Amino acid sequence: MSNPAPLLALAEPEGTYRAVDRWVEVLVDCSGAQGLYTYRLPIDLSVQTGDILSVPFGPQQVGAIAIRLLTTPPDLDPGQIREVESIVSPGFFPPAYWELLDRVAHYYHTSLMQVVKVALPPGLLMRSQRRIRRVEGAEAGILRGTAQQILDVLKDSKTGDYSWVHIQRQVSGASRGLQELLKQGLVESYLLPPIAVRPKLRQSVTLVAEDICELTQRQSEILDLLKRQGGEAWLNEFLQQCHVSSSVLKTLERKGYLAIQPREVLRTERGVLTDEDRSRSLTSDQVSVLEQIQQCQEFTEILLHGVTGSGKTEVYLQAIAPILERGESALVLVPEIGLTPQLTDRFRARFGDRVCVYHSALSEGERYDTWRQMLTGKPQVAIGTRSAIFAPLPKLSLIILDEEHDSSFKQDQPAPCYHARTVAQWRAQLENCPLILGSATPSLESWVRAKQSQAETPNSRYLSLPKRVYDRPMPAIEVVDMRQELRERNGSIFSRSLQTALNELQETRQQGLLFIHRRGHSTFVSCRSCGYVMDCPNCDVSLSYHHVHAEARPLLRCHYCNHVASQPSACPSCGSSYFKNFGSGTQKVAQELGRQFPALRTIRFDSDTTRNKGAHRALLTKFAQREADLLVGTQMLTKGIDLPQVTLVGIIAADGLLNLQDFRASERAFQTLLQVAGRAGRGDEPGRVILQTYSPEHPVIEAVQRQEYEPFVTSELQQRSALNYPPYGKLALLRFSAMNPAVVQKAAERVAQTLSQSDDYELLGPAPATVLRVAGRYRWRILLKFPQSVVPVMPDLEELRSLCGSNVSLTIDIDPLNLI
DNA sequence: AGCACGCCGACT
DNA sequence: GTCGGCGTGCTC
Repeated sequence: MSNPAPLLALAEPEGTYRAVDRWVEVLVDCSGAQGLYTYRLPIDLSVQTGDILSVPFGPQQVGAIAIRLLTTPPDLDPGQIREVESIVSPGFFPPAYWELLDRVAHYYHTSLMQVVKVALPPGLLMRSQRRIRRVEGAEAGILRGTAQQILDVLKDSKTGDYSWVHIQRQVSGASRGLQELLKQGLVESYLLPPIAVRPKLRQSVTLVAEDICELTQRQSEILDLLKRQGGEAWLNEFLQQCHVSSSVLKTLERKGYLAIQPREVLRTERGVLTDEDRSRSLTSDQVSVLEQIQQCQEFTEILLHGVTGSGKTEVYLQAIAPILERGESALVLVPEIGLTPQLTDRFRARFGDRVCVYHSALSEGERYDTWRQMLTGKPQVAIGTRSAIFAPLPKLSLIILDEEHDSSFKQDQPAPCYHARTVAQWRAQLENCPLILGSATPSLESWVRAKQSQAETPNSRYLSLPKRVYDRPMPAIEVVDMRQELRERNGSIFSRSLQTALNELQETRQQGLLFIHRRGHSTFVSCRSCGYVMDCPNCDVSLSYHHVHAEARPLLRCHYCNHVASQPSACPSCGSSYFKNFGSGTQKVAQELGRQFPALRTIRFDSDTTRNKGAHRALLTKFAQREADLLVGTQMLTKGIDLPQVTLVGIIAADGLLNLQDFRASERAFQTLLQVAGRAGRGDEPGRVILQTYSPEHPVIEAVQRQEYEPFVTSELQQRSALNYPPYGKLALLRFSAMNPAVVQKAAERVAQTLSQSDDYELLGPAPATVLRVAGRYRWRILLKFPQSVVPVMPDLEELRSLCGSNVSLTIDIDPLNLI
């Protein structure tokens, strides 16, 4: 029996009886538990490789993945072997998928389990939770501070208990206090078995038998209605529909005409209803690019270099359409899904419910269900961020990485520090399908790969869209020297040229974007008398100034650990009242705008105003409906904004971008500036860009002004090659951190000493991190630079860790993007 | 991750 | 002598 689309039957494994014992080797989710563990399978449990299980491990229950089934008894003491507790989620990954995860684990020097964790939706690999609860009636004596604090925390709980993790977050140094409380019998600790994310179930009615005899008129009416609906319905909806009580349906079920059973409901995100979108006619460039893409049936790496507004999205859409028709799937990766509502809307409008969106802002349940949907085998387009590169799509035939130069494709926080572009290359190879890397400003890595001789990379192509659609011109870029402005007595943050342009915006009823680069610590608060700067008490950075409302007291926030303090009215050091914020963040600019252009309606667009779910889309819609004249924002303005009515782009201070201590600073600045500039003139009216800077002679600024990609890249590549930096040389970053500053330094020095004995690489460091302390931990790093001539062999991480001591954490970042 | 085991220093 | 600190190692 086949199921209609909304009802998805959960494949319930048939409990086949086996006389022999069976065992399974699993990978357990526990750091430090390397290798496979063997468990016995209960007789009524049908486990397949790739299933996610829950197994007892020591005193707790942990998540595990079934790797191998055994029919011969393992070489272990039988009494030692325990039984699998349950199947959390059945799911089979094809061999190519495991090979991909394995490759990621090896290349990025992490355990397979760590990789599995980024691939799977969260909540599947759950462990039992340690919880602490109060013991009724016990009398508290004199307690130390932490013990009392724990009791106070527990008092706030209605049930009188909390998870141990929660208590540790609330009370620092909680373990000592807990010991005391346990000893006095005031609290007890217990293990709560894991509660995994499970499919949402709903009662459904299914037609079983059709031959109708010996039925009342009412009963046959009901069966007829169900039959006309395709034989299936949700129970509660169906009851309302035919105005009967459930007892009537129960009778029919008893007689064997229909079945009432729980069915899985998929909580996948449904898009905003949009009008159906049809294929648009293509320019000759687009046609030629599309033809070349469609010629690639096997693994090919295509760099699609299309200037801003050249219609890359339409090419993607038309490349995907025939794939879906053939009953195959496609995967589209974007830097940040929240930032690109327009792209997902367009995909939904074109392909309807065959599009599924996968990203971290989904709830656990939604992520679980989207992942389940991908596993069902129905062909579809998945759009997602970095981790969606692991989406288990059936018959994957095309992978697209849009804005491939974007650094958010690289994960640098928890291991594995993978780059989605690198993983995409492997995946395309394993699935033997083409990979399209799209960008207006390709990364140097991709550029070099695409431009290498056919002999070196036979499977790579370079395709370009050098012109905008409908013969629209590229925007004119005017560079304004802000030093000259100052000399001519304009002390405003807006040049005279920008001021004129802003005034004209209202007259011409057009819209503009104002881009501000938030320099590392530009919005700090300092004393103009003594120079005292407000610092975060946990991290070695200055606090950032946040102006919430005109009436509200300003807040100071640490961008690293989110510590919040209120702005003192006087300097805490010297008492001077001249204690103010410095620099030009978005708030400062918005305030200035309000002062100088009171009639101009502005919307602030940055991580503060778009933090909430859906805020992004709401602000963009507001702007698109012309409820504001100007959108003021940071990096977010560079991504996925395609608003035809924007004619003016202002760039406040490009300098902050140019002067970062990073060998990729020029590349990034060039990409960001060209991307922002590219937001202008995407409609019928030509666009105009005003770029303000204190260093107009900088090569990046000159390259941006001419909008010439290749000459800039060529000279940049010469420098990279000379210094052995990527894309020629290879980098690996070792990151050390610990609570004690001297301990980290010593560990880093010891490791550096050991590493310096090899000639395979150049050793840079050890050096303290630019921001030495984050959330109370001190950080040092060592950079290894491998020359292009050698095959890089990474040092043994475990060996290096043994040099550090247990309270120092050492992680490795292969091909790091963030060296700070 | 959580817990047991085992080794050192400060106390009844 | 013992209690209690936490560093080390194991969990099929």
